[in-house]
Amino acid sequence: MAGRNLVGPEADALNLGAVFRALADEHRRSVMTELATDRSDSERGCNSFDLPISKQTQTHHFRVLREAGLIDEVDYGNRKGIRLRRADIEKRFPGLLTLLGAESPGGTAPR
Amino acid sequence: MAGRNLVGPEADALNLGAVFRALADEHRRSVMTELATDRSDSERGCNSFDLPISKQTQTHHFRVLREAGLIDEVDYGNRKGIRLRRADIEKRFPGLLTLLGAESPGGTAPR
DNA sequence: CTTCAAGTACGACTTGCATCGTACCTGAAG
DNA sequence: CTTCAGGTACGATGCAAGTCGTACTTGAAG
Repeated sequence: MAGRNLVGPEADALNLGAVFRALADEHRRSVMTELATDRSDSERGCNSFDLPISKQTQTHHFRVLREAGLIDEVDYGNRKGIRLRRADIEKRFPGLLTLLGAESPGGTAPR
Repeated sequence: MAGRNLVGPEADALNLGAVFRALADEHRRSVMTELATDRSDSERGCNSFDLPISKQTQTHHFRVLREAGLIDEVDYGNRKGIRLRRADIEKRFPGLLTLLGAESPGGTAPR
């Protein structure tokens, strides 16, 4: 399982309640919307999301997203990588990422 | 607008954040799952869901679902009807009800 | 009318959660 | 080594939300 440094639940163990609770927060949903609309699914830095909250709170939010099984976090010690678990989410909850992408400012269209 | 006694938001005004917040609660999600899997979309009574909570709390939960735009509540004075807003939800968030239905004990298959 | 069940309104309580302050850890650059 | 920025751990705080108790309203049945 390469690239799964900090682990979340397996694909089959994804829980809809935890997913909805994770997506209920505006900041976490904005992160997920951004990830969902980026088709490249490249690893991103934590501070590439421009969240208007302290870094401790950001750590908290990314942890919630990871524990819900929505993202992977790769720990580099003094830097962290974020990657969307697109395949697992699509497999377990098909259409969910489309719903999130439709809420982006640009709409459903890929940029 | 027949059958919309207690009003919620219009179809176009449905908010994904409010919907996720509504579905984050176990009891509300169980109600929505039950409604999503019932293809007849008939009006149901409030106490037909067997929720293990007091009636005051049930009133609260149904209000949250209505204000999120997920159900209609019809007030008969000493009785209340619940109806899923399937068309509006499908129009605004296509696939959401399928996700909920897939979480039911019976799976995706229509009974 | 009275009685009764269903539902609501209001308030209180309690839990959960988002937020941040302080302190500490990590790796890179000097 | 020291310095510094990114990130985490722990605790405290404040607010939102789930829950229920009491009292009230509604409509039907007697």
